[in-house]
Amino acid sequence: MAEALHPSQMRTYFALTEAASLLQYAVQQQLQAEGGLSYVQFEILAKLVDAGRPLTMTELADGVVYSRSGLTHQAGVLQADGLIARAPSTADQRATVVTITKAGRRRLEKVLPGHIDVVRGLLFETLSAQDVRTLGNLMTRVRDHMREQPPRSAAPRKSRGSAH
Amino acid sequence: MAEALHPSQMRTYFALTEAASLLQYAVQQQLQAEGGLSYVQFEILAKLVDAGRPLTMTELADGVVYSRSGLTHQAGVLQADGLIARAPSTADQRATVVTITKAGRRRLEKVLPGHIDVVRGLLFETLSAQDVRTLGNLMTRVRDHMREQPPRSAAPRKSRGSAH
DNA sequence: TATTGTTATACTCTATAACTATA
DNA sequence: TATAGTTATAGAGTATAACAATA
Repeated sequence: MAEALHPSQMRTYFALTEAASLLQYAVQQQLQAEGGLSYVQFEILAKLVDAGRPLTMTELADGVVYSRSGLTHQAGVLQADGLIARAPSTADQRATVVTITKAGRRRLEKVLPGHIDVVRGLLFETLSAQDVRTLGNLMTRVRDHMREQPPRSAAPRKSRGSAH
Repeated sequence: MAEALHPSQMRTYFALTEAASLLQYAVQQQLQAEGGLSYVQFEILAKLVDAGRPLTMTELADGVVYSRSGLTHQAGVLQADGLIARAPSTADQRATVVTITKAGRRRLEKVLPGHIDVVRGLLFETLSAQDVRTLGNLMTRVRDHMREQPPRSAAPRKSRGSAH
């Protein structure tokens, strides 16, 4: 089990990893500087606008965050800032329905141009239209495969804190 | 300034972003579960082994972390765990020289096979050898371009905390 | 019983600023 | 004066577990 990666795999892995890290960092800096938003907060607002309708906490959590309490926390921050509103659902009394406010839309609009500038300047500047399609095809395939994978969280019962 | 992205660019951006996020999360889980290491800690150990010689804190910080104090903190954790050792440099009295210990090497070796399994299973499973080369070429180009970019931290003098 | 969501809590990571010491 | 590194500190993000309410 677990032979070493092929050199071309290593090269690809490192390039992908570093590029993604640089891009993520730049995007986070831009969102914070121009809108006081963390990336997760930006994702929440974007998801609400994209959906075009209010979403429940569970719907929002999907793909954005790995724990429900994490989302509750972020929703609390966004609500305190007046960017979203939460109300009990009428359909299911257990559920909370999240709506984006006008201020939330404005904040998203304020931040979006800079966001696009960063992505274009870092990611797309050196890619031809054909490159973009090729990369899109490859990464879509990879992403779809990743989504299917079981989270492998059948982790060997190992130490929790600092293993030694 | 800042027109919308082309649909194929959006598709590529989202696929890349989500795939990188899923991969990063899976890798972090694996490193934590099997070795009690954060990704940054893993990078530090890997960098020391890769260099094949002791490195100064400044050398270590490059590319791994965005603030020196952050590295000091992580080095403290690794040292407390016995995975690295720090000693004053003889060449430059200001500098600290970091060495990986035997325990550090063992920890890295313990974690590496699982790391490779995750990367292979998630990233390379669906890619042909040709796909890997193509993706590597594209991402290497993108990464090199990103490295050259000024960090754009000439951020518009905006609010710091929660902008409103 | 299972699900939705919140709370309390604790831990990790990161960054800024002030500081020490060497160059 | 500039650089290497640490310290103190504070803030943000995230997760687990316990809980309340509803299905």
